[in-house]
Amino acid sequence: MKKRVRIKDIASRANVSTGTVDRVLHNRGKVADDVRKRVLQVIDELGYERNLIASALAYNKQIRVASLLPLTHVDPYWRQTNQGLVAANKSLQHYGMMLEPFFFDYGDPRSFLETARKAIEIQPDGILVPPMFDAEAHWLVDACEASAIPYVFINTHLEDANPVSYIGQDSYQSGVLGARLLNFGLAEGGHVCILNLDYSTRAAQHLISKEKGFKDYFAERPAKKINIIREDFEDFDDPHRLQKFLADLLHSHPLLSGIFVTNSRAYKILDIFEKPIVERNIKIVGFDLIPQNLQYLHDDKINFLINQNPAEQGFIGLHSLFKHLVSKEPVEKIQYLPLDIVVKENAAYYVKKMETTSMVMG
Amino acid sequence: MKKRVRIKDIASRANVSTGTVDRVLHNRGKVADDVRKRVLQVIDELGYERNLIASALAYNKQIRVASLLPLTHVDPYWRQTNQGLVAANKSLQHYGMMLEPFFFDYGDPRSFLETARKAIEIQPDGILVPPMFDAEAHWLVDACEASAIPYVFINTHLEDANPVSYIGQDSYQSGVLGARLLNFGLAEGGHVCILNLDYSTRAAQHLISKEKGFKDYFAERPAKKINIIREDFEDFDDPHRLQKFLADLLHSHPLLSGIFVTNSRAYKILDIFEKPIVERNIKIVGFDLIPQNLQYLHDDKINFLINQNPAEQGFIGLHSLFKHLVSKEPVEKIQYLPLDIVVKENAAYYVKKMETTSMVMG
DNA sequence: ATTCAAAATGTGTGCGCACACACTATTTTT
DNA sequence: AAAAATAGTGTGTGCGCACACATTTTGAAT
Repeated sequence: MKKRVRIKDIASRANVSTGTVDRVLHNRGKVADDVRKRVLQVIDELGYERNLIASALAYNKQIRVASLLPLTHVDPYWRQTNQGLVAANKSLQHYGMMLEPFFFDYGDPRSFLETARKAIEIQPDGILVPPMFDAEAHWLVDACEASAIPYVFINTHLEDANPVSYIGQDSYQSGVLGARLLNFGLAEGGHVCILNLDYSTRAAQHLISKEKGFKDYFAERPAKKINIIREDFEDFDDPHRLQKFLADLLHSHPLLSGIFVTNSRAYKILDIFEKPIVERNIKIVGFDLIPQNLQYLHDDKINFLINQNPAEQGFIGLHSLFKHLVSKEPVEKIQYLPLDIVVKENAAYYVKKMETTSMVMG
Repeated sequence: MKKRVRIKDIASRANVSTGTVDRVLHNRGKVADDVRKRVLQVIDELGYERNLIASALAYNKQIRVASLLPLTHVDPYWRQTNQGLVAANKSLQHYGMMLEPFFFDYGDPRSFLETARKAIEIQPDGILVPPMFDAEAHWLVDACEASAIPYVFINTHLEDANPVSYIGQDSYQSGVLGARLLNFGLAEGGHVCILNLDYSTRAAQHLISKEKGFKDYFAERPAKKINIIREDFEDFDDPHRLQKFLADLLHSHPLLSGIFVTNSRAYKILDIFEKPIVERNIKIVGFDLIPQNLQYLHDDKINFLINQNPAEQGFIGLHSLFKHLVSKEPVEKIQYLPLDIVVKENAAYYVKKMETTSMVMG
C-alpha cells in the first residue's frame, strides 16, 4: 500500500527544489557535483520510478513516425501489417504518437525510392520500413542517418544497417521449420521444390537464409535421400506464364512430392494447378494467413502455413520506436517473432488474434 | 495534423462550462435535457475521444485486483501465468493498478476455498482466477456477486457463471488439434490413449470438451480404424504407483502407438518409461512449454506440444479487468488464445516470447 | 411578493511532471 | 572597479481531466 515516490518527495528529502531534481533526472542544465550526487542517492534510496502517465501528459509533444509499406489494398499480407500499425498507433496516440503512412508499389524499386524520399522530406521523428530492395533501402538508411532519424526494420533485415530494432522472423529457422513440415509423410527418395515466386530485385539475404535452413534440415537426414530443387519465377502475376512454368516443373520432376513456397503466394500455384497437385498428392507448405491461403488450407490442399505475424510486426515495430523515442528505454536489436505452425484445426484462432491485435496489446 | 479535441473545446462549442460537459460524459449530476442533447451532439460532431493519459492522472485512484493462483513455485505452468500477471501489473501500475496475489495448494480444494475467502476479505475491485474446482469456484462466484466484485476466469471456464471475460483455449478444439497431431505417422488400426493425469476433484467440463474434440477427430476418419482408450490417473506424483499404472497400460495395449496427455504432465510418463516408449515408437502429444517437456521435445521423445499461452492468459486477464474497471470499455466475454503447435524447430521462439511478454505488450 | 429548496450550471484545485523563466552567487572580462 | 557572463538554484505554469465546491436559475410553497 506504499505510495509511489514523486519528484517532490525526492526534492524535499534532498533539500533541493523540484527543478534541481528534474535537472538531475534529465541531465539538463548545471547542477553542482555534490548536489547531483545527493539527489541521485535519494533517488536510489527511495526507488523512484518516473510516472509515465504524468510524464507523457506534461511532455505534450507530437511524435511523427513515417511508415513505408507496399500498397496495402493490393497485397493482403501487407494489409495485415498495416492493421497492426494502425492498432499500435491508436493505443499510442494518447502519448502523442502520430503515424504518417506512405505506400509504394510492391514490385517497383523506383516507387520505393521515390516514396522514401517523400517520407524523409517531412523529417519525421522515426521511420518504420521493410527494407525490401537492397540498394534503395541503403539509400534510405543513409538519408536517415544524415538526418539522425531512427528507423526500425520489419519483415526483412538489411546488412550494414543499424536499425533501432529488427522485428520479424528468423529466416534460417523458418526454412528449417518449412523443411520439417514438408517432411511429414514424405516418402524416401522424394523430390521437393523450394519455390520463390518473387521479383529478383528484392533483398536477397532473407531468402538465402531461408533456403539454407531448408537444405540443412534435409542434409542432416541423408537416409531419406530427398532431392531438393530450387526454382525462381518472377512472372507470377501472369497466369499464362505461371501455368507454363508450373507445367514444366511438374513434367520434368515426376517424383515431385512437396513444394515449399517461400512467401505468401502458395495459393497461386493451386489456383492454376489444383487438380494435378491433389492427384499426385504433392504436399504444400507456405507462409501467411491470407484469405486465399486459408481457403486452400481449409480444403486440405495446403498442408501447413507458417504465420509470419505481420500484424504483430507492425504493432511491435511502432511500439519499439515509441520506446526508443519517448520512454527512452533500450530496445532489443533483434526481436524474433514466433514461427506459428498453422493447420486447418487451429487457423481460426490466429485469424481471430489478428483481428483483435489492438485489444490484446493495447 | 489536427489537434485532439478536448473537453474545453466541446464546452466552448456548446456554450456550456467544462463541468457540464463532464457531467454529460460521466452521467453524473443533473443536466437539462436540451443541454445534454446539445453537448452530446457536439461531442459526436467533433469526434471527441477521452484522453486516457490525462484521465488516468486525474482519476488518481488505486485499483486493487486479487489474483488467485496455484502456488507458483511448485508448478512451472502456473509460474508462467504469474509472470504474465506481474508483467501486466507493471505496465498498468502507472494507471493505479495494484495486484494482490493469493496462492493456494494445487491439488487441494479446501486450500482454494480458504484462499478465496481471504481474497474476498480484502474486498478488491476485481478478481482473477482459474476456477479449478467446481464447487469451490461457485462459492467464490457467489461471494463476488454478493459484493459486486467483477471477476475474470483464466485457463478453465465454469458453467453458470458470468465473468467479465474468459481467457483461455477452446478446449474442444484443443482436443481436435491433439488428435490431428497424434495422427501424423499413425498407422492404420493403431491404438491411442487419451491420458488424464490429474485429480478427479478438478473442474470436469474442460476435460470433457477436450476429450470430445479428440474423439470427434478420429470419428470423422473411420477408415483409419483408430482405437481410443481413455485413462485417468490421480497418483501421478507417486513414482511407484505411476510406474505400475503405466506398465499395466503398455502391457494391456500392445498396439498402443500414441498418447495424448491432456495437461502439462507429459514429461512424467517419459521420466518413468522413456525407453519402452521410444522403442515401441509411441507418439506423444502434450501441453505446455515447461522445462521438462521442452527437454523431451528437444530429444524427439515428445512429438508435439500445444502451448496454452499461460503468460498471455495472465497478461490479458489483468488487462481485461483494467479495461472493465478503468477504461470502462466493453470486454469480450470469451477470448480464445491461439493453439500454438510447438515442435523442436520453433520452440525457442515461444520460450523467448514468454520471457519478453512485458516488452511486447507493455 | 417573498422565501426556500431543488435543479442546473460554473469555477477552482490537484494529479505528477516538463519546461520556461526568474533569481542569486560566483567568476570572468574590460 | 564596474560590467557582463556564467554556474547554480528556485518558482510558476500548463498538459487534460475528475471531482469538490460555489454560484446562479428555476419553480414551487407560503
